[in-house]
Amino acid sequence: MPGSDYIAHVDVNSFYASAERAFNPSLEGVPVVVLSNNDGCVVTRTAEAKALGISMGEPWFKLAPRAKAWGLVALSSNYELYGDISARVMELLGRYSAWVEVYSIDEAFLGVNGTPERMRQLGRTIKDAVRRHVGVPVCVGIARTKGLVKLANKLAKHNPDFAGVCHWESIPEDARDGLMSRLSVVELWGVATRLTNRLNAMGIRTILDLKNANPVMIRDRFSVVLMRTVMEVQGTPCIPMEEERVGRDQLIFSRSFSTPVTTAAAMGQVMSVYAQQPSARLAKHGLQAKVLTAFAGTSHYNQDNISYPSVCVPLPMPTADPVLLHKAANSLCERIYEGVKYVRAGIMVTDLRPTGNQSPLELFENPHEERGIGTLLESVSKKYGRGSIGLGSAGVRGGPDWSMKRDMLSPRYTTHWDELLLVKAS
DNA sequence: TCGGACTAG
DNA sequence: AGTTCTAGTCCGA
Repeated sequence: MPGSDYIAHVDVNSFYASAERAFNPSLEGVPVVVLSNNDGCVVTRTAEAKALGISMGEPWFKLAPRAKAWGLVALSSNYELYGDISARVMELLGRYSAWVEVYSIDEAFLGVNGTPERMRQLGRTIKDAVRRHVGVPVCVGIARTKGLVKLANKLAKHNPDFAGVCHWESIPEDARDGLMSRLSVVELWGVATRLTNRLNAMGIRTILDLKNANPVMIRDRFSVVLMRTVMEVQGTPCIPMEEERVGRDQLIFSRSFSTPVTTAAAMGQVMSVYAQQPSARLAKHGLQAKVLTAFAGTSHYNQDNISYPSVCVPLPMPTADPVLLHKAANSLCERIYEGVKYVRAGIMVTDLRPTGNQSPLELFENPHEERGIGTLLESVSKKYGRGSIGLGSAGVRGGPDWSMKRDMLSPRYTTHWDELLLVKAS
């Protein structure tokens, strides 16, 4: 990160809910939650929803009876909208630093420098620009290490004194220690419940306790990952800024069902629909897979008839071909017990490599790809909608009854002409 | 090299 | 009745 001694971390507040609010002002000031796939559990809460005591991961069916009394609005995940809003935020951030690492759908690290005053001003500029041009609220943390910058962002979010921008070194040193002595180690990046329990057992409870721990002892008793965390809160950078990752090591498509699947025949239907997703995603990234793993599972909450069948199939050649993937995934059916209630299934492709440099022999052995079936499937479903065409039993009419539930879906405001927001002037 | 443990978002 | 999904790193077998 040449020329940048500092890192700014920009993070959208309650991202999914804020993206919804950008197009639906009636959600402003109201408690809003966004639900996971299948409307299963809460994945995003606004400050108002948090204030009601709603926790992350809380199942919607437990919340639903109280929603009306609370004035709580629940929405299904609208990933198409969030993806587009995310792209707009990231594009905008690119104007403020030559070094942007997009870390997740709603977060980025930016290489920055300057005097404390100038960096605080830059933070405010970014915050205002994202709000004004994209319509979502962000907070900004600025420090020398990724560990501290994530902490600074958290302070900016929860402490109104910072007004959304926290430059760590602008805080006097004794006040920084005071803040760290009041925060549990769970608040740190990379520390969750398991590590917190183990650290607490050793008497390390606060971030300040951990900062004062010996990194070598931490490495020996825990791992190099936690040692790096300790050094980062001490102010020594250990986690470098990353280049954009070009390829993936693996690609997973997995979903829970709205209704359990109980027969091998139905699972075959699931596999034929599911296989088309990794196929399309591989093609999109110009990748081919050598190995496919198909899996299914019963509910974690149902203790009888537990079953987690899986098959790992070496593919005859590196491929993204839906026909070959479907055929491989279908072998999962042999592991399905009739009558057992499977609630989820998925397909994982691994050993990925870029398309091309195939030997002529492989091309000869791979007739489907040559005929462009994947591309054909994709263009037809693009034109006539998902489910309009499919391979094998995915092509059956009537529609499967196990597909995903999304009862509270908002429009795809920014990516589909027919779902554009209508504004009336009077 | 593989699978399990743990984590993030 | 019902409790997400994707992807990474590290570590021990």
